[in-house]
Amino acid sequence: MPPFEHDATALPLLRGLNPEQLAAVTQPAEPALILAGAGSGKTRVLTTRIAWLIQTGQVSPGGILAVTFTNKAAKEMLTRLGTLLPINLRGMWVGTFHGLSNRFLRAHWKLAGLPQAFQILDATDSVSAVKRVVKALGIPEERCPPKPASWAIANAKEAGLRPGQLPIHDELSRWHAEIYAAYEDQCAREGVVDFAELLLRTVELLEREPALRTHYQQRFRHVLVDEFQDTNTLQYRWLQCFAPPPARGEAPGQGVFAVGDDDQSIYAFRGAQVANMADFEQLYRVRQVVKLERNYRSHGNILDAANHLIANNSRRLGKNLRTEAGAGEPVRVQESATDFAEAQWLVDEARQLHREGSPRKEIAVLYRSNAQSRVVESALFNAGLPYKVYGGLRFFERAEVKHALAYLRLIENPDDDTSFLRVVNFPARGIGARTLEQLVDAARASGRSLHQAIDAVPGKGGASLGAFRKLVEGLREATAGLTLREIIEHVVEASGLADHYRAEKEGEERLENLGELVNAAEAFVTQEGFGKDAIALPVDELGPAAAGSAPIAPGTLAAPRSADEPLAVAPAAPGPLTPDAETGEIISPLAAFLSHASLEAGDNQAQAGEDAIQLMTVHAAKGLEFDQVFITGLEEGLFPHENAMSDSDGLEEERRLMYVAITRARKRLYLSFSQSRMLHGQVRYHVKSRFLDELPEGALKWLSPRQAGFGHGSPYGSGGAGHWRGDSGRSGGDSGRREREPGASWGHRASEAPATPPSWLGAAQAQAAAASTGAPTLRPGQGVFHTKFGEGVLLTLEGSGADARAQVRFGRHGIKWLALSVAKLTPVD
DNA sequence: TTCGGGAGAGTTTTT
DNA sequence: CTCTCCCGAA
Repeated sequence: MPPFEHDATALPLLRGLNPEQLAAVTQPAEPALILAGAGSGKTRVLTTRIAWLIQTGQVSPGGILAVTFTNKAAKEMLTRLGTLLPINLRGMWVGTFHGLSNRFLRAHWKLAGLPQAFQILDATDSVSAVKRVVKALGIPEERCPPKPASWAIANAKEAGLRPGQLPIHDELSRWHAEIYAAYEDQCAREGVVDFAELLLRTVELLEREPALRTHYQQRFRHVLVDEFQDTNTLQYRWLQCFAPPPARGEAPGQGVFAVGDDDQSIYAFRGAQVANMADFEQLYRVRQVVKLERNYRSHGNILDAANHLIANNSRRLGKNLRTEAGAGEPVRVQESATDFAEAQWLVDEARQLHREGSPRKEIAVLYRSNAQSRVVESALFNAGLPYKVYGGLRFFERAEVKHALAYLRLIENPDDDTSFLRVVNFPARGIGARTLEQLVDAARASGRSLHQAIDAVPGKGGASLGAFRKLVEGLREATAGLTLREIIEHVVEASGLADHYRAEKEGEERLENLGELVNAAEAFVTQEGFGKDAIALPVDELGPAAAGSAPIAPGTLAAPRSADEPLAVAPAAPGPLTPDAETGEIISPLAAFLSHASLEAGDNQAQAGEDAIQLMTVHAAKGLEFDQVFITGLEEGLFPHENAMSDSDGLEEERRLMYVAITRARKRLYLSFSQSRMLHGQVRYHVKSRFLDELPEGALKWLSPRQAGFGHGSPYGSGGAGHWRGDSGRSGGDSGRREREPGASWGHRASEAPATPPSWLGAAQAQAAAASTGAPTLRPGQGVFHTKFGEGVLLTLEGSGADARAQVRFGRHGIKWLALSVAKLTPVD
């Protein structure tokens, strides 16, 4: 390593780092493993490390490879780097495993055996492709459903296996292997790759081409991996291609900087191997593992809870978070009789927090599974509190957007049968199942794509197909030379999509989304620096200029190779594309945008920055932090989830999940559970989660466990919660229960409420009614709940018996008169 | 082609 | 219960 001219640890860049962070950032250029606890400044360490390496002249930006799991993390890293270093970061490889693999394969498509314009299938596309394969092979779909088959293929690829290497133990696994093989052929014919294929191709190519491998290894002097605990087998192999473990008796050639937290490994269920961390330490002969245990996020009681909990896991690398922020508030625990009561309590609590000055976006409601959001949503909606649910359809997954993208993909690659089938008859143009069947048969018989087989279909159907082909060709011609924005606008109109949605009653939102697609494209062009003409994607150039601090002599690359094409990515450009003058790389903005659309599904529910309470699963919350966090549904069977409770691995993962949930909170943490819950249309009774028993009592405060408010509707005996009553006594019992200002909670403005109710709202509340039985005594001024209108306050009572009426002011529906013989009003408090 | 009934499933999920 | 998917009928 080059000696530094000055004290490299005294740079302004490093100011404010604690000793462990500083040690991590300034690790020598050799394999390093950083155990970075939650809230310990992991991203800061990662980015500062890169900036430090560059600033001290140890590497040029082109010599950096930094890989993450999500686009968000990659973007974040680039943004922070931009503020740390005022230099051009082009040439640096920062991205997701998939994004970087795509970049690699775009540069080496020929060597990788891919068509230049290869398209990327997302998970949904992949399932439909598998489905076609299953049909083609004549395998009974009901006995071998496409979805599991598609998963099996993805799993196999992520384990690094090709069809021939799959173990076969029964009929199903034999089918899966057959399907996998035929699926590969089909993908090759259509010029498409799925997500896992991006990585596997990259790995296989690098493993098979020593010269290429050496080139990249020499170029990337420093390789950094984020969230290392989440890597699967294939990703670990991928890493080893770019940064091989040091050979026996040799000094490490590269700096490999792996950052992870085994306690936050929550993706084992999809193939992540926590064991990769321990393996890495051995294989790469890491000299010293740096632990970042200073937490800058949470108060002491919250960290105590987290530490205590996770200590119950056996296989750990060992780490304990600590803070200097002081104990802070106790962790609050709440028991409710029903999920509905839990939601109601949560709403009250959240409203109070907001009144006390907390922004709503700093309040998060976390749950183990998506279904649990329902009750909370309806309670929030009726209370008029704005909220935002994360999860669900993302932008590029919306049907109308996928339709538009399918047309665009056909322009790029007419052989993409997945896209072909998606839009050949959408909008409807009289191409029915019969015609398509003929087309599929013809294509299969001749081993061609659907597009190529069109002429083989006779009669009227053939004519319609011909018209469709003309349409696509017309789109291609008409959009040649246009800007990306113009291309999309033209395609949306000329394909008939726009007219179709204009005619549809509820097509307005879809039209808006298509407009959004144009905006997304525009933003992409601006961000990625794409001009109006075809220009180069910043793919890797194999010339010395790009080799960073590890220049390679010209000619050294080509020599050991047996294939006949040159290594450099400079084939002559066919068609309308213009090769980039410098690199010879050819890619149109459209092609780049299509890759982008496949690799980045977009935000979940990005509404304009309204201040809203955040609802999400614990998984979705990983990496985020909030002032106040509610963890709901802490019940055996739910959290830990019943499917994971049987084996210790599953249970430990659930516990890590709980650990992640706890460590999201900065100032205040609420843990809540309910005696009963509506699940799959049935009331289920649960006991409180074992995780609650694994928390230090001294850090907890139980909030009124048997509040009068619940006794009313509780259909259960006095069992269940009795045994921990003592706890609440010890910690002060109900004394911590906040008083509510009378009447204040109803005074919210309608404008604060979310604009549209969820479509299921009415139905979801029928269940709430079921929760409250008994004969309520009503009096004016009292809080009441109505199954349809939600929470309100009782203003007037009139009449008696069958004529009894009540006037109620509801939070969101205004003042209403209700016949008590019909309306079910439940007192709430 | 579209609509509606019936069946089946119902942790977590990025790319 | 509630959503999705698939098939059959109009």
